[in-house]
Amino acid sequence: MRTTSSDPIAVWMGLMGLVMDHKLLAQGLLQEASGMPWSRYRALRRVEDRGWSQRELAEAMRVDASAMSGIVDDLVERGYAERVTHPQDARMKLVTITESGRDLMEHLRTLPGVVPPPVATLTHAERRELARLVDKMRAAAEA
Amino acid sequence: MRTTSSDPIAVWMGLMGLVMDHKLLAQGLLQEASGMPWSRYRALRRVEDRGWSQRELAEAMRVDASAMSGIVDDLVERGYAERVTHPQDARMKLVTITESGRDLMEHLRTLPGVVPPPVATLTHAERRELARLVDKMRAAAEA
DNA sequence: TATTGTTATACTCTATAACTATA
DNA sequence: TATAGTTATAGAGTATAACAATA
Repeated sequence: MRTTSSDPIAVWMGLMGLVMDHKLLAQGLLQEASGMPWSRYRALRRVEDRGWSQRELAEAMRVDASAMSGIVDDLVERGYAERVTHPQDARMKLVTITESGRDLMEHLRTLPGVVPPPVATLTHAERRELARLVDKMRAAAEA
Repeated sequence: MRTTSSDPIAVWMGLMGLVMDHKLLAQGLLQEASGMPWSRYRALRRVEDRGWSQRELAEAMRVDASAMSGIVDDLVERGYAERVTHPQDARMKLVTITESGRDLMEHLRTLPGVVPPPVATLTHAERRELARLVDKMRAAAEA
């Protein structure tokens, strides 16, 4: 039974390990279920709700615009997303999800291990406390 | 002011963002300070205390043995680590840190931003609570 | 035979720089 | 001029497979 001490470095390592391990697991499951690399899932998840410009997507994913082009190219080739010129500003491309893309996301949600993440095993009160701590750390990190 | 809701997915995304952002920041600072990629730092940090076999290192870093060879190659070339045949089992190579490697790690510790991580901004009680939550999530993730 | 490590190769992810098209 | 996106290229990180050396 692992016990993380309250030493800042130890706590941070525990946190990184938790996040990285889950990401590795999710990546593996995604690859198995869809043959798709992780970056595609990250992008597709965002365009589920509404159309995003590639610029918006790139900023949200903290990825360069050139990398974003490749990711969207691939999603379009796979038939999970569409890329259309923005009606108001022809410089922009709007990325939207297709029916096939929705089906895929729906399917992925049924896979155990990816969603819910480890956080879901906490109680509601614990999640609220964790959210508060994350907010505090983010605020400090951004300052 | 960002406020993470207690929805499991939202909390998890906040946690991932925090970890990934800090990793990006640390990577940049490391590159600037030493010209070294992140994987070298990860390995060097582990061999600070004692010699590790490459197999041990690979498992701890969750990296393939072939990738580990390249990482150690580079650390040896830079003069931060040494690779010697294990005295008891000639199949193994023991990776140890050099004086130059110790100096580098000592220097990196003085850089603001890398260490201490965001966790250090929490109070002692908050860190203990965070450590408890991380342990609980890890236990669930491993089950 | 099993284990440790190496080499060759390939794929993912990312950024930089130079480019095109549009505002 | 400034912004959105594309293309070419390069470096980091990783895994797979075939291999050599040692147990």
